[in-house]
Amino acid sequence: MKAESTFTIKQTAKQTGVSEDTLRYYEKIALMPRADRKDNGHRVYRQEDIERIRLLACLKKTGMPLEEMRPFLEVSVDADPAEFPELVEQLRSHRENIVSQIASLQQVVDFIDMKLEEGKYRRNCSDERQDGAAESMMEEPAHKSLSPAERSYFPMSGRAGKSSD
Amino acid sequence: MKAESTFTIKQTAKQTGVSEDTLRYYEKIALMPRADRKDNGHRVYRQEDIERIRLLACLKKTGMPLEEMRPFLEVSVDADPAEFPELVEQLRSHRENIVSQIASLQQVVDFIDMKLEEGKYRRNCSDERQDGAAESMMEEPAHKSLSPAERSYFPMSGRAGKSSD
DNA sequence: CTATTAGTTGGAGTCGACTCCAAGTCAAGG
DNA sequence: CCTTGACTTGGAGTCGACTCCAACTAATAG
Repeated sequence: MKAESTFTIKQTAKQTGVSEDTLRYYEKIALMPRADRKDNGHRVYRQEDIERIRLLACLKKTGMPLEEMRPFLEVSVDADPAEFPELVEQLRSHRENIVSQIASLQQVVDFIDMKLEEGKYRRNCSDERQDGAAESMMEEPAHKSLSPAERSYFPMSGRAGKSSD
Repeated sequence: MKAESTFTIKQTAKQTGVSEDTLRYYEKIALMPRADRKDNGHRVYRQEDIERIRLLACLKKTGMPLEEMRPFLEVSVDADPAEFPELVEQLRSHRENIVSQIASLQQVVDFIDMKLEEGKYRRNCSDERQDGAAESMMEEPAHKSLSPAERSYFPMSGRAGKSSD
């Protein structure tokens, strides 16, 4: 029952896509708990560490500063968030941020789609679409109604506004 | 028809949420075209500049490095993307990035929701919810089916793994 | 005429997040 | 015993994105 597979720092880096240096750095700034060491002093990582690192990496992808990740680690470790009202508040407010970030991102996707569409219209026949990659997830952007206020973000000019000089 | 309202740098900063320093910085690194100056040398911004700044700000929210924003500005200015296949490719690939970023973000939202739910279960009665803010957009997270592979991101441990010392 | 306000410039400083390096340890191989 | 390889450490260096500063100018108010 204790077949707990463990990993070297190199394996861990490979698995998680986080560099060895960065792993040590995260430990240094206590974003990760001090990893156990083998007799020779080498770090050992277990599955739970890997998962924690993945969480960090995922949060980082969302642009969250490292310092703000701490509360997430706390809850992920303790798993009883209701005991720390401050933490819960932070989580809530982060949730808000993220939701609005998603909206921002969706806008950018829309913007790109629009530009791409525009291109298609202009040369809608013989466009040599040799794009091998980018086939999956390339369907509908799954629009979630953006607030109309937000919709006015982008310079759609160029459409009717070419006479702007 | 040429009531073109213009703005000072301060007004522009206020409108866009981008600081005056940053606006000058963006001009310095040519992320913005050199703004026109008044007789006294002060910058003047027009609506189209504001929109461009908003685009930058929006892209920045998505965590895009400034250098990578240039192609977006190009298309936004020229509006005929099909003429620049490289650009189109960049846009496509960025679209991919962003879509996967959205997935990451959605995962974090899920993670938070889960933790928040957990908290509710434990003290599902008398939780003194004095959160005045955070009322809008607080409903359903509008799940878009995450790929199952991605689903295995988070350390749900803490549930059964309290004996980890 | 001086003070204040709103801007200008070039350049220096800061901060977060790495990334790299030198010096050292340990285990295995020739 | 010496070398190679995988790791350790503390600390220095880098890079992107600002942010701040001193010195200056131009317009307005008292």
